[in-house]
Amino acid sequence: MQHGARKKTQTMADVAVAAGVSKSTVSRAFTQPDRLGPETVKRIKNIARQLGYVPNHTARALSTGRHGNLALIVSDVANPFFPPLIRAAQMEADGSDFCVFLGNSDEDPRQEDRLIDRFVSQVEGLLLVASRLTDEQIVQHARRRPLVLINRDVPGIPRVLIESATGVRHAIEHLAGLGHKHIVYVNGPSSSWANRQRRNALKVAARQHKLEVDLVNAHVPSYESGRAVVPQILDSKATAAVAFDDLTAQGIMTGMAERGISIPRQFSLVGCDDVLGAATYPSLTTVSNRSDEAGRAGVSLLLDMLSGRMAGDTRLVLDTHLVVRQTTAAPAQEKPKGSPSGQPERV
Amino acid sequence: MQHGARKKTQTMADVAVAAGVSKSTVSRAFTQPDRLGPETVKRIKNIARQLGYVPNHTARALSTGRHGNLALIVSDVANPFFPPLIRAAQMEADGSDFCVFLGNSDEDPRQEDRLIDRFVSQVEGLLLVASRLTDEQIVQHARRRPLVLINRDVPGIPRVLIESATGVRHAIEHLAGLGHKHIVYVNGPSSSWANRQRRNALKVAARQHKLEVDLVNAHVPSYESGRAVVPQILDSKATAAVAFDDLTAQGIMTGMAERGISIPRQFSLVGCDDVLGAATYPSLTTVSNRSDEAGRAGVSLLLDMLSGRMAGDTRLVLDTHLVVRQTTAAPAQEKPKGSPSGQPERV
DNA sequence: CTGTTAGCGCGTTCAC
DNA sequence: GTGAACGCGCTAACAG
Repeated sequence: MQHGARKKTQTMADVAVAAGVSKSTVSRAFTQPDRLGPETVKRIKNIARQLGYVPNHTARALSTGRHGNLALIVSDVANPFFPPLIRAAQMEADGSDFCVFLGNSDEDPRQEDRLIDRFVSQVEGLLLVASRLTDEQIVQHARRRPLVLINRDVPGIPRVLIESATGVRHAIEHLAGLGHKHIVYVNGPSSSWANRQRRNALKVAARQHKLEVDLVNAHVPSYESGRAVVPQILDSKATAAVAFDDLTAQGIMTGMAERGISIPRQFSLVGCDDVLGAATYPSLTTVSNRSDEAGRAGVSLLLDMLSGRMAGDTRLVLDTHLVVRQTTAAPAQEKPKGSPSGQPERV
Repeated sequence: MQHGARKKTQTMADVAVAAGVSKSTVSRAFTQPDRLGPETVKRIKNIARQLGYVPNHTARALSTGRHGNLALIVSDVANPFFPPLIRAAQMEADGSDFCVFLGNSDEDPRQEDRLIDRFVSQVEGLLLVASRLTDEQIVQHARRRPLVLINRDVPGIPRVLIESATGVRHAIEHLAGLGHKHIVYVNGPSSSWANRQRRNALKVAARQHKLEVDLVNAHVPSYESGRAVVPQILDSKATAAVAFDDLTAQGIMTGMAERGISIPRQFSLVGCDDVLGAATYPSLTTVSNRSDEAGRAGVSLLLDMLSGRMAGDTRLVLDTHLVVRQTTAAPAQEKPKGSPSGQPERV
């Protein structure tokens, strides 16, 4: 047989004639088998399989309004924070026979909006992770389709929040306990709920422990941003830094190493999200993350909404803790900057 | 306003009456603006936007047979090999206004098959990455829909292959050049095309360089598998190992460290796929990977097929190279096991 | 240039 | 229990 020869798609009508019944009967055989002769159902299903008939998802959706699809939109698929979340969401949806569209907003609100428009007419619900849209935009979209947020806190919209505040607080206590007096927080994206949350928690905790706090902006959470921001960190008198996420922290480690500054001997560093495991050297002290649970819970919430089992203002909070590894220590006696001491420092 | 009050979805008909034209005209305003009065188009589009009208993707698909969707199925979303590929594929599709379904087969052929059945009636094309299906199954699916393979070589099916063989060959030369005589290859999944390719390339190159090769099986490419397989590696007399992928290699590094074996002083290690960057310590020597390019190319190929611009037996090969970092060195003089020798060797 | 008509494949009233 | 007719929202022939 010639390649490229595509098999004609079988329809309900084909099955109907082959079985000597009407289309309605075939339809019922698949959707309401109990309202049909058990013998008929078996016969029809058999013939259908023989013919290689697969129900047309699209036609069914048009007719019923149920697509059995949902959309998952994240800001950056390649950011290691997301894959576990995506995976969990995907598999949770799968368990209920839902298909999931994946969208990558690339940190751009307009792109995110475009994607939603493209998806909205073929999904039953939307799952937005770390959305960069405004509250108003989100509310608008939520009026069109059931909508669940992950790591974004908009009153009235069902949401799953990873409470990194807890972990950040512990990080501050940890640093204060080691003797640090002055730290810097490296901001992530300004429109990020997670970033605001972390920064605020950090400020509050720092005040309690009488730590001085400087702020520095990385904007985009990435290795490169972290590396680029090192000079600003060093300009402050801080002896430790908490970074928006692990990627940024990893970049900072590299930047520090390039300047011959040893972590944690001369400078302490804490990341966030625990996406790197113990892969860095020294292994990174960081705040735990439960993104897979968040993904699973988000989808579960959405499915509940779709089946009407849900109402009101759900707000699911997953808390976190500090994972102490090897990038934090007591501050050096000397200033971190100009110390060309003769000790062999690892890069 | 009560929450949960969903806004009624606007249809073409609504726009039509509001604009005082027929549905067809509205339709054309969106699909063939040039066949309409430029004034009319503008007016209609305005009204549409005002009403919050969004074309119904599903209805359009049913009518035209064009869904504007494609399915991307991978074996494990959370494996760091895939996210860049997924991201690139997603954005490439996005550029042509295609939506992409993401499927996670979880390394299970039956699950992969189920996913395809679920997707097939609502996509125009399928993109299978590292498929675990049999050749026959793949050919069957390809008869129903345009289908592109990534890292799977089935004659007659368009495919994009990351030729890690090149890089593996260089790895062997590199190890041989350092003086290694006996190495082990740590297998990945047995149904993986990439694994067979790497193992074969390794064997051939090893023979040329007169290296002895032992095989060890990790089956699942993961950190844990790598760690678990360390005892077997040490049972051989090998002085170096090439692992199926970086994850496995990272696990091996941990396992070695736990046994007090220093890499690369007492044992050399090469990974594959370069997904960890320089994040490990010591930073991992590995074979480069171009998964993002593969993703982009795969989608591009698929889109070409859909627009009829393509025929025949496309086979796109992306080659790779060795990235030498710090986990390879000359073999120790003594046996790798019990040697507290004092030599400070850095690469 | 624009309106009319007829489906796309399926679920769902209604009758029988 | 089962069949016939209508409509989901849109595009693709045809007119005009």
